[in-house]
Amino acid sequence: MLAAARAAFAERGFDGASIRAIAATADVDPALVHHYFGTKDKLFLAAVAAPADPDELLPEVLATPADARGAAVVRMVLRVWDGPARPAILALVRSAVNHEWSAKLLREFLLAKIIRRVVGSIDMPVEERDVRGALVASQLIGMVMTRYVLQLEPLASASPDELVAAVGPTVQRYLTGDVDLPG
Amino acid sequence: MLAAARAAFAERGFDGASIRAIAATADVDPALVHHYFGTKDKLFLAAVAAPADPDELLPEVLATPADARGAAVVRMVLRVWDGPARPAILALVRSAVNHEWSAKLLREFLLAKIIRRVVGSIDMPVEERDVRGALVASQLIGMVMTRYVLQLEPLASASPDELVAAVGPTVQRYLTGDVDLPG
DNA sequence: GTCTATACGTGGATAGAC
DNA sequence: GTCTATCCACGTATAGAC
Repeated sequence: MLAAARAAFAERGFDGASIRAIAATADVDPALVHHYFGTKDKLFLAAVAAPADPDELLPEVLATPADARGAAVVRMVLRVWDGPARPAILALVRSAVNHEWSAKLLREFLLAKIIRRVVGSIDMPVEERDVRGALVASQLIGMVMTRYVLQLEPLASASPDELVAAVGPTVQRYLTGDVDLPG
Repeated sequence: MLAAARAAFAERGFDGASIRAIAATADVDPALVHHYFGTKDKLFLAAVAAPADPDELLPEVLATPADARGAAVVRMVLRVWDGPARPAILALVRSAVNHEWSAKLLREFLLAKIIRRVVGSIDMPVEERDVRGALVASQLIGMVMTRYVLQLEPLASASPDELVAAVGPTVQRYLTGDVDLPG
């Protein structure tokens, strides 16, 4: 049932997905959804919050040498997106674009769970952490949007290895390279 | 009146923006909107299609030397987004995330009007054009999403010059640099 | 041309029977 | 716990008076 919700939110966005349709795909009564989750917001949160924990993949990334961290991060992102968690994250991204509260959710998730920990694992001046982290995020978000949301070819059909080879160096530069930093 | 529509679409997305609200902000009758534009889709197209012509800024970019093209592209993008066209593009982006037909619109706009012409102005093997173009798009889209949609700090508050300095080199590498290319 | 009134559908949410 | 029935708000779109 959460699976149906995730799929619907991922496919049609928060507004487009109706509780009725979700209930129909899950072969249950619409009233049941309310009974279990209360409001639509809560259902959404339950649907996206579950698989949003990257704690299993991050250690692997942090175990790579610092000068290969860029490629490792890109590979992790692709692995998550090409795995079973895609509907949940896609749903989160889709609604983050149209709802501020959801954008805040994604923002803080990115910051606390990903960016801080990736850049935090690398030795650099404190004042550079946030900027480098945001730059990394910009390239990763762009890659994800282009490949999975906008589906712009040939990026959409490229293999993970090819993508890692192409955008890994960019992330690496943002992490440890020579960057003209704001501020 | 188109201005009100643009603002509403940009702020609340295609679904969230109601013709009633648009008409209210524009101080006209909702029925008038239908009378002029017919359906909501047509109104949307009219609102976003107008300022979507970058023909004025592109020549300036193409006039820069090839090894400074990356920075020039980034600067152009920022200039457009920080200018009066922002609501229109923001509206297009917002709805492109949730509606396939709108995504297609944005995709083809990017391809035909921007990417093809920027990479087309640089001497490179034909089979590299699409890939390099898509990579450029991925970084630009990411920058825009991070800064204007997600509003992740400190990128959201950085000055254009700072951004050009930081992400310009990335775009430059995608355009003319040494990249491990898919395919 | 401009506005009033309204049809028509949809979707979230609730009450209450079983 | 599960489902039927229904309420209510909102949004698109149209018909028709002025």
